[in-house]
Amino acid sequence: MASTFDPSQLHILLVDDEEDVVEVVSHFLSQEGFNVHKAYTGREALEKATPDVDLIVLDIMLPEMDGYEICKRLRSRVETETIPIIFLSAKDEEDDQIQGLMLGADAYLTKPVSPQVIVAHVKAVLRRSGIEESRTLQVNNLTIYEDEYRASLDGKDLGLTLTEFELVRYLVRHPRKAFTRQQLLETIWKDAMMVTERTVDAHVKNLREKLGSFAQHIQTVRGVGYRFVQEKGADSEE
Amino acid sequence: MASTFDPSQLHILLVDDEEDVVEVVSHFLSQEGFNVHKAYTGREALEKATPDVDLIVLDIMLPEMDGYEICKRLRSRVETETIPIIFLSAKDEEDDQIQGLMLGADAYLTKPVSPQVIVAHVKAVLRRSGIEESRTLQVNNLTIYEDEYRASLDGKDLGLTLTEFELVRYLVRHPRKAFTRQQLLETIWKDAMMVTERTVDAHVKNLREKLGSFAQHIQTVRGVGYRFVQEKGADSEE
DNA sequence: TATCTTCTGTCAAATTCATGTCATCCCTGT
DNA sequence: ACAGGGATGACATGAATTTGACAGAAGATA
Repeated sequence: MASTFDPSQLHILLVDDEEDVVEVVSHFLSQEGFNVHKAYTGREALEKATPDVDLIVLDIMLPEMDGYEICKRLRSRVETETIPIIFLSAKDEEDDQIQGLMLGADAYLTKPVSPQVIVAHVKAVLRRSGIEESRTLQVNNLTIYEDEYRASLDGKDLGLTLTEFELVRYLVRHPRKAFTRQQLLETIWKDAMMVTERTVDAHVKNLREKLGSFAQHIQTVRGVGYRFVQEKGADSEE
Repeated sequence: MASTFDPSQLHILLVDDEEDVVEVVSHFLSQEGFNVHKAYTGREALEKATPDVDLIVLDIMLPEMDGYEICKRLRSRVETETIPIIFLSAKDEEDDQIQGLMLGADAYLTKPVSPQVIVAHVKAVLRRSGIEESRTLQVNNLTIYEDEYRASLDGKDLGLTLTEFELVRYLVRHPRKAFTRQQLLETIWKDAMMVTERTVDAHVKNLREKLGSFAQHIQTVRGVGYRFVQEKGADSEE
C-alpha cells in the first residue's frame, strides 16, 4: 500500500461484469497514472483484493456474488478491512445506498455516472484515506508499523511474533470494543475452529509481557474476552 | 472534536438557506442523537464552524457566499481544515460535483435527496474519519456501550459485571415492559432453569447499588418482577 | 385499623467458574 | 535434527455468582 499521492504507486481494483464499463473507466484511471486491475466476477474480485490494492471500485450487480457480499467479506478479513470501497450501482433505490454506506462504503455512485466523476471520487477518497493515513498506528508511546509487521514502545522494538503482532494491531484498530476469544480466533487465526480458546489467553499473556507497562491498556473483560483502551483505569469507578 | 461514535457527543453543522430542508434534516439527525447546529447563510456558517464541529453538511447555493467559497475558507483555517464536509446541491452538473470533490468534500449529494440518505452519509463519513461506530443506548445520563460491554453514568464508568451489564441492557432495551424473574433468567442466564429466582434479586440489588441515583429507574413490579422506566414515578400512563 | 400473608431487599458464606500461568508437546521451516 | 513459535492441559487464584435465611415492606382480609 502506497504512502504518497503518486498515482503511479497506487493500485485500483475495478470490479464490474460489464466489460465496457471496466474498459472505459480503466482508460480514464490509467490516464491519470493509476495502476488498474480488473475483475469481472465476485470471486475474481475477492482473489485480486490483496492488501496491495489501495482502493476498490465495486459494482453491486455481479454474477456469483453481489457487491454487498464482497464488501462484507473484505471487511471481515484483517488484511483487507481498511481498503476503501466505492460502490457503483444501477439501482438508485435509497435502501441500497443506505445499506452500502452502512457496510462501510466510502462513496456510493449511481449509474449512469461519467468516468470523470468516478475518477474525481477515486481521487477524493484516496486523498482522505490512503494518503494522510500513514500505515502506522500510534497510541501513546506505542507505535505499530503495519507494513513492517513490527511494533515499538518508546522507540524500542518489541520483537513481537506474528500472532502477537496481529493481536495488538486488531485490538488497537478497534479501540474500546470488546472481543470474545472466539471472535479473535476467527479474525486472527483465519482458518482455525480447531483451536482452543485458551490459546488466546496464552498469546495475550505473552503480548502483555512484552508490552510491559503498556499492558494495562489490554484489558480483560471477564465473561467476554479482551479489549484495548487508550485511557487506563476506565474499568474502575471512583 | 469527539473521538468515539457516540452521536450524543458529535456535533453536526447544517447549512442551507431553505429552512424546510434544515428543519427536516435536523429532525432526522437529532433522532439519531446527534447535536445539530443550524446556519442559513454563508457568514453564519463560517461563524458556527468551530473546531468542536465534527462534520458540516453544506448547501452549495447560499446567499452572501456560496458553498465552494465557504469550503475553501474552512480549508484554509488551521482549526477547521480537517472538518469533513458533505456538499448538498441542486445542480447535478458533473463539473460541480468534480469541483466539490476537488475542494476536499467528503461526499457530494444531489438534491432531491432523502433525509435518510443524508443521515447515512453523515454516519459513513464520520465512521471513516477515524471515528469507530459503537452501538450505544442512551437514557438520560446513563450510557450503555454495547460493543464495549460497559456502561457509564455521567461519563463515569460503572464497573458492571457481565451479568449486571446484560441485565441493564436488557431492561433498558425494553422500556416500561415488566419481566418476571423467570423470563430474565431464561434470557440472560441462557442455560439455567436450575437457578433460584432469588438470584435475580441479588443482581438487581448490586446493579442498583452501582447505579446510585439512577436506580430509581429500575422498578420493582410486585408479584411480577422488574422493569425499567425512563421517568421516575411513572405510575400514570400517557 | 389490626392482623395475616406474601413478596422483596439484603447479607454473608459457599461455591462455581473464568482467567493467568506454566510446563510440555507439536508443528514448520531451516 | 534443531530452533522458534504456537497450542494445549493442568492448576492456582481470585472474582463473580448463587444461595438460604431473615427482616422488612406491601397487599389482602376483615
